[in-house]
Amino acid sequence: MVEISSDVIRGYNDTMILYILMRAPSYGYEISKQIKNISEGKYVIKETTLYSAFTRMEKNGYIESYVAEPGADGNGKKRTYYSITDAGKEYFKMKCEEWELTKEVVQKFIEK
Amino acid sequence: MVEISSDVIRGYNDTMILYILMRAPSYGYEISKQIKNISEGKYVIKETTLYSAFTRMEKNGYIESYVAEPGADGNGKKRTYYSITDAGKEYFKMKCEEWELTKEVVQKFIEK
DNA sequence: CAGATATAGTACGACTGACGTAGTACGATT
DNA sequence: AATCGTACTACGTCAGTCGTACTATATCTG
Repeated sequence: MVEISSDVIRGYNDTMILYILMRAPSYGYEISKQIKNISEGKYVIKETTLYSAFTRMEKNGYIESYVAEPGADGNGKKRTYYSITDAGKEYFKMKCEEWELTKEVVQKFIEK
Repeated sequence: MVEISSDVIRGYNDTMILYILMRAPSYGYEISKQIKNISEGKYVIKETTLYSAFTRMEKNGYIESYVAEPGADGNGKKRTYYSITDAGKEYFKMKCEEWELTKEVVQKFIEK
């Protein structure tokens, strides 16, 4: 069974997170479940990877956070929600273009 | 102009090098030119990245090296040639499968 | 009602691959 | 004679990922 290694996925974690935040603001635990679902169980992001990505992207201005107190919207635990900024949307768009280019290039070095 | 970042290409450099060595033994400078050519100028591997990949992959048993003295085959300078081992061929095959999986997964998080 | 499981994180350090910078040395070209 | 191309090597830095561990509340199950 082939698995996706961290060196290979490196550089796409941010893109996956932003893809989800393009749809709606969300929080860590939820995002990790969505990544698993969207990838049909083929990729599960590590907790530490996810939360360090939040820190990094917030620092870079790609996302913003706010804390939702328990019970505020029917949930039981305090959560930190993240939403994508305009700069984040730009960055996401750029990452998508970069992916198309990378795909094209790498494909030339692959044998089936 | 979009460029391929090092975080995105990380994990594919080895694959590209092995792809070339699957065809014939070669050496650093030649391989770097081939990568540029095959990718149609869209990707140029850094020297240090290339040579550190050689060290790593030789240590892992994926490639073997031998030194060709100057003049031995019509060339002017001493070169270190690398050839792919059986383990390297296995590794390359595995990397190709991993790529197909990665492509499938990442594509789900991309918007055009 | 107690214990397990799910939820929702934080902290810290280690590792690895990529890269910047620099330097060596020889051959070919202008 | 000087510059450019060839063919590397050495060394240190950086960023992103991951292993391990820990906290703490909520919800489910027997």
